[in-house]
Amino acid sequence: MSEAYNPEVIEKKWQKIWDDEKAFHAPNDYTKPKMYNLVEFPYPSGQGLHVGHPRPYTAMDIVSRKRRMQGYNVLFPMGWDAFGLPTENYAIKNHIHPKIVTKNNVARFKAQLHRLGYSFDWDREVNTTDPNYYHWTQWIFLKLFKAGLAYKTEMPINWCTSCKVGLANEEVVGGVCERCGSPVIRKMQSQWMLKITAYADKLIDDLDLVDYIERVKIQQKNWIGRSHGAEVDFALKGKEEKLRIYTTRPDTLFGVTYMVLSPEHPYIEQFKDEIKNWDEVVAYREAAARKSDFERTELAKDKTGVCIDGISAINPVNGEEIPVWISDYVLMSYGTGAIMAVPGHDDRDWEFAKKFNLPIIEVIAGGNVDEAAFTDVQTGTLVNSGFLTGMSVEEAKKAITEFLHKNGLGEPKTNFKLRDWVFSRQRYWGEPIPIVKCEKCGYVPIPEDQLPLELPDVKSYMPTDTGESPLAHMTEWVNTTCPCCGGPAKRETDTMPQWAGSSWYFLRYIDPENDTCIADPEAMKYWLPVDWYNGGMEHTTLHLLYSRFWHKFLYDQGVVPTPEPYQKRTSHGMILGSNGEKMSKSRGNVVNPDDVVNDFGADTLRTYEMFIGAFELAAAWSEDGVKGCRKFLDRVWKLQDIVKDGNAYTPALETRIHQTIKKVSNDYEEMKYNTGIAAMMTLVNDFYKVGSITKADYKVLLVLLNPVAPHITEELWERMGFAGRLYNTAWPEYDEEKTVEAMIEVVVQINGKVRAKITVPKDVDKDTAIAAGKEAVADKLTGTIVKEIYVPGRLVNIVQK
RNA sequence: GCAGAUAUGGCGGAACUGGCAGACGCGCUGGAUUUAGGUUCCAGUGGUUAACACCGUGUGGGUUCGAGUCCCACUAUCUGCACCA
Repeated sequence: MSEAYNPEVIEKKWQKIWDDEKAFHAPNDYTKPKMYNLVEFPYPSGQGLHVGHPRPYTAMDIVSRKRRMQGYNVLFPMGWDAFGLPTENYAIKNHIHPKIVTKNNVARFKAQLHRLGYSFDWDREVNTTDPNYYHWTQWIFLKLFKAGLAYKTEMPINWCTSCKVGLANEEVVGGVCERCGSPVIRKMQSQWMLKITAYADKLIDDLDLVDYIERVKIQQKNWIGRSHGAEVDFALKGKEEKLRIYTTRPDTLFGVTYMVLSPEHPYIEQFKDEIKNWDEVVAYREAAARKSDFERTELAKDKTGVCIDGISAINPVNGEEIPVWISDYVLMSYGTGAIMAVPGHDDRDWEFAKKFNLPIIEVIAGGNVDEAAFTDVQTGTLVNSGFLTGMSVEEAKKAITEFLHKNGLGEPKTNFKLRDWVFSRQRYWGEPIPIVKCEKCGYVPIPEDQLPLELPDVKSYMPTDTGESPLAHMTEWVNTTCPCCGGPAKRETDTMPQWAGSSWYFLRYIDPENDTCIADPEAMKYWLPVDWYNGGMEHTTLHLLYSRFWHKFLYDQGVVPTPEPYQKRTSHGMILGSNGEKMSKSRGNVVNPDDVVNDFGADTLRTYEMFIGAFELAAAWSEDGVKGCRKFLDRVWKLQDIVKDGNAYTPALETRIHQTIKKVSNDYEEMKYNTGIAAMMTLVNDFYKVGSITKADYKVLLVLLNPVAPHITEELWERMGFAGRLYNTAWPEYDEEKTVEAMIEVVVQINGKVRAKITVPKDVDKDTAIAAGKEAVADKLTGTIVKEIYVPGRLVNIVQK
């Protein structure tokens, strides 16, 4: 009898051996086929590793280990996305420098990840808060600035009226400040912006070049929200100025019954003197300022608005005078901040019109506009629409756009929902923006040879009460000279958002120590693009899009060799608490991975997280499920006792072994880890049923299981006296011929209901199978046979009347 | 509100392109081993039924010899919504 399986001892032993042997170092050997596997690097939070982290990490570790065994030069790196709000808030509260908080958190995360036996190449570790790293984050910003893609503008921010600080959306709960409960308003603040909209078309179109799971592509496309429509000028009665609106439905122009301006629309201020109900308008505007865009559109069911008394517009196609309203369902950030309202054919306009008793005109026949807006663009026909009457929506769009263009009333316009990226944070713990402001020269970039611009030490990390960054207190740092004219200048005190460092980190892994460029171009040519990037669905529209944007920019600048950073993108589901809810301290359902490793071992945790359910779906934690996986590993361990010498598979197991190699090899590549593990469980069950196995049988199991449970399998490999290390053993092959039994079972149905089962040779022909099937159910064939179906290897179906 | 997804036993889940629903694991029941508990091993386990058989994949329709899978209309839940990461 072998001694008991003791993960605590063997896991430490093998982790040390792998470190000492640099087992998973990815050499820059450009002659080998490469595979670059990437997982999202964590934010090293104070809470330590969460059981959610190991799910994607183990998954990609499995792929990486398997591909190494198949001869690939695999790059599987890890690092730290360490700038961020929680660290800064912790530092403020506890008076510890964020640098120290970060250092401690990173050390803890690293130790926790190390215990899980991941095959990361730790020689390539990066940290976004390291000046040698953010040197290049700043360098990219300067490139963007010089290319005209970084600019400053006034943007609304959340402003706590009591703390007098800018707040992140997350810090605003129910319209009040999370810390003090005071009301939060929207205040205008000068902000650095990145022109991601300049890449909107490419970001959509180039999705055709990559292999992302479909829902990621769809979500990115919808987020960018490209729509084709027209901008139309409406005359304002008695004024020179025109009111320009954007619409995706210019075909409904004859159905406009009112106009709506966003509460922030500049015309409101401009025409102040003519607005008779000014007080009411201002009151409404102030109320709207207290709501976020999200709240404004969320409350869409209960529309609010005010009719501007004193201003009206003229419909350019029929000369009709129509009222102008303001309402918060129109956003200044989309289109022109003004819309033409067609209640007959737009749901939001319809609800608004119903509420305020505005007329509804039907211009597309096909529905009943008294009941609901008719929004179908496929079937309707234009009515009540002058020269458009009788056309389809498609035809009318074309005709009206041409008409508007010819008469100087408007033009076709492509719009995007995507907005430019607000790149400023009035915070300390971020990369300083390497710009100075000179009275004479304006915004001037710091010369590249002066990078990195290091974050200075400050005494207090609290933002100033003017809404500036804590860096604004550092007068000796802020006051500098202009690199352009040598005159007095002030440094930018805003820092970059956390997204900056994570937008290009995969490039730095390629050549993390390089201090003359982002990464060696030869090395980038070899390793890029990232072959497989797995991450959370929640990063689809921000991080993933931001990093694609930066990469595309760097490609246009000739810095990187590929137009897209990631060839393939997959996504994992969340791990929920045992009650099926998201894990959180307040719900008390948090599971600490350290406890699981202590109680059951890292291999058990890894196996369980892969077995828990379909990789892309959310799954609830179950302590009993963990135990089941430990039991499986115990059974694998104890197979030692029934192994006998032999270089061939046990004949009774041969088919099952070939089937399992095939199944597991495919499942790992398709991220169907749960069924792959189930297949190995079945194999182990079969091993015990047979009662004794050969070394060859056992060897296959150990290799297949190694990517999931690397420590126990490596230990057993050594104990069985197999040559070399398991981690660099070749992946097993299977023989397709041998995956199918000679005799197969086929179901016999009558009218689709199973009535019998027959056993036939695997390559039986249709007629023989049907004849055998009929014989098996002869006593039940009482009617007239109208159809006979044979699905090879599966079933015979006799249809009778 | 907009966008994306999901729904199968007591539980987690499986089911390739429409072909035996419930693989594998947990839990539970019974038995063996054990002084006992635990561990381990063996057998059983969707529901109704004495049985034959029938019913069963969120709800309601449809297509098909055959639907968890395809189509239409719903419902519920989860994720994201731009300063959390």
